Amino acid sequence: MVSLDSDFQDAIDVIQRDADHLYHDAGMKYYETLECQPSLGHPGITCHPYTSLATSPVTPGDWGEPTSWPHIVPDLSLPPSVHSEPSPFYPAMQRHARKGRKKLRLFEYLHEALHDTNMVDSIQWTDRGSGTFHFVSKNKEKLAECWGRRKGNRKTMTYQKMARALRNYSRTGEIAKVRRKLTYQFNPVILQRLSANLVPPGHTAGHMGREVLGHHQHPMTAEVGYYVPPVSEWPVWSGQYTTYQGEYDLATVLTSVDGSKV
DNA sequence: AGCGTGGGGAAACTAG
DNA sequence: GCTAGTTTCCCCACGC
Repeated sequence: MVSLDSDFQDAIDVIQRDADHLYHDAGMKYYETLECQPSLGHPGITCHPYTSLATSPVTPGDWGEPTSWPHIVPDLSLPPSVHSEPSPFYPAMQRHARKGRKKLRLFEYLHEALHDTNMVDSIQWTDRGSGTFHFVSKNKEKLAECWGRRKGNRKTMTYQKMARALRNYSRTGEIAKVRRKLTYQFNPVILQRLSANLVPPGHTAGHMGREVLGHHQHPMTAEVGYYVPPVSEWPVWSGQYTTYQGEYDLATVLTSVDGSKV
């Protein structure tokens, strides 16, 4: 992350105040959902909360093959968190989860996985700044299986099924499909929210702020505490992809939010 | 043609 | 019982 500290402090204060107001009753259920069940795990599959976040921004245009991106591998200098401790990650989400939306959302899990070095062979940032990420073809099923186990699904989750769920996000605008193999993109506001909630111990939160939680409050999303703009209103995103016009299916995105064709 | 991937309809399932 | 959010199944399209 870039140095956003002072700007972010206000934002996180607002976020946390809001979260405290909405979800004052204590509970750890959400955090429990973030934990993977190692007993269920295949030996080769790890899925535990990541422990620290490296600051390795990837410049737009640095899109390479979905093979190896060592420069964006999160720092794993700290050991996995002890499960008896409250999660240092998604603190606001924990509070958020205490009331109402308790279930772990797929996009939240994906964001978490993007910061988990153990999952770097399955899912990686393509352009972290714009929230673009891709699945690694070779190991995408591993991530899907991990997701399925975390959700406690009866059957094994596959990439196909997980991708189906991701396509549903195109309708809600939370994640858009990028016209590039196995590549998707977070809605910038969702990304900000997730990033703001991913606060490593001792760090301050990111740019998510009043302008997001306050000014843009939208009736449709008021209940969840944040505003999810339609994909057509993704300013950072659209700007950063000007050099990728051939890559991105803008028409698809623009028609995905409310179902109306552009 | 085969395969991998993407897209979507529709019904089922689960938790809140 | 209702709803949101998937999950599951299925079929089809497309590009390599």
